[in-house]
Amino acid sequence: MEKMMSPLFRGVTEKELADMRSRGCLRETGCRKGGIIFRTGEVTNLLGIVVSGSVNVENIDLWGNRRILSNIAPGESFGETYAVTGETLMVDAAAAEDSRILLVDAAGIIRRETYADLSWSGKISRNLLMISAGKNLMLSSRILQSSFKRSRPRIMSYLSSVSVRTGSLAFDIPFDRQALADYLNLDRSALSKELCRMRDEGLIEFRKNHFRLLSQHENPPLADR
Amino acid sequence: MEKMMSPLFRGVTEKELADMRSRGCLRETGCRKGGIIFRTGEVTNLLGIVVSGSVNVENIDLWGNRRILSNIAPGESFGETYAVTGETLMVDAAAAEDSRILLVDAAGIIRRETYADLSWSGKISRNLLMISAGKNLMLSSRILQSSFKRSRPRIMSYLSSVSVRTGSLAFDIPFDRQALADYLNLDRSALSKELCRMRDEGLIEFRKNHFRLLSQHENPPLADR
DNA sequence: CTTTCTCCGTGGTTATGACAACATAATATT
DNA sequence: AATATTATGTTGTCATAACCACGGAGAAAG
Repeated sequence: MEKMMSPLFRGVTEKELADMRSRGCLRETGCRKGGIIFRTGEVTNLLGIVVSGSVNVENIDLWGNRRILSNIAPGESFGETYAVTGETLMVDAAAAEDSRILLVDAAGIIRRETYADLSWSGKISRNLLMISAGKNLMLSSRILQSSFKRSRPRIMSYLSSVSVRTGSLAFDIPFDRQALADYLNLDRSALSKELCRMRDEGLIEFRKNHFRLLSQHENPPLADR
Repeated sequence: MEKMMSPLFRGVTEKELADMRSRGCLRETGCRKGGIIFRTGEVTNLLGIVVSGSVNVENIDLWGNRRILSNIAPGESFGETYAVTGETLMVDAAAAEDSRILLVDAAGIIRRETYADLSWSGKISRNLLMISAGKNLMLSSRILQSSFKRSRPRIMSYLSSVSVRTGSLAFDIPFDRQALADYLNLDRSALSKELCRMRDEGLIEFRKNHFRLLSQHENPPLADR
């Protein structure tokens, strides 16, 4: 199998991975852009790990309004909460682009006694806890971000967080305008307006989904220092 | 010790509890209303369980604006995410009223090998995973709730969720107006206005922090059926 | 009983973002 | 190349919630 570097398998050996696979705990699948991997209202035993592409966790209400809760990048996982608790999903997991997904029988690993004494069972459970806790942090900071009442702070705090994550002032975001609006709880045209206003004020540059944050400290000429 | 019915101790025997206590993994403390149990910027090994009273998990920004992420009721826990990951807190945990708190050395239990072979270690870890997953669900639905763009749906969906949780159309909420506004990301006076509008339209009744949801199907007189 | 303080409602003003409708650009399809 | 389709920007109108300031009710403190 390819080098599957997900936190879920931290500390798990190749041999153990092969054992998991042979017991049917792992299954890889492909998904075209827009395809639904998990659907609202279902119950799932499976957790998904994005191998390539990316996945949006989103909620569509009765009127067709979409809210994007998170975008799952390669190496990250989704659905673990529902697999572990057995709750019915209140979100869809939809491929944001053509993707490959590794499905893991998390419920089986956690719940059934079948695997309890196997060497990898404890490791996976422990890793699941770390992943769950990490997602908790993500959701918490997401709540804080989206609690800004005006649009600009929401946009800025989102762009800043991507900048920090990538370690660069120039980066691509995984959303088009509509998706970004659905992620930030803004109207698309309002988002577009505000982005252009920020561009005109010299805060940012962008083209399509590529953004650059511009420093506000106008650097004095070197001779001045 | 009193009957400590927290999900963290599900399946843990009295004897095991006593063992945990004797090893210094448990400590109970009191906290006056407004007291800070965990503070933004700190790192903690501890998780808190509310024995009595209640705790707000909240963030105060540089300008003194407060956002309440959640209210922790008796039997529920807080801080487990930070104890498990070792991340620095981005929130305060503040007593919403005079409270008693049980502090548990979660980081020690998860990380140190010291307890690895003790009978209760695995149970606690497993319970922690369930608690973390449950909190994930809570945060997710919180995000969906606060994504409503207008104030009334936010208010209604909050009141409905409390109604569902308590199983009654009449209930007390754990917030005063300012706190409810900080929870729903609304201005206090705007919240007050909207609540009164909803009252005038016959949707709800309230006095202080007691609320009653009114059915909108005007029941026809019995004779008509 | 009086004073103080906190909590809550109210009114008025204003900024802002939702919404609808359209224009233009970019991309995909044939 | 021509056409359809999707993505993004633009404009204008309108409803709404933020904000500020105040007054009253009720609780707590003296």
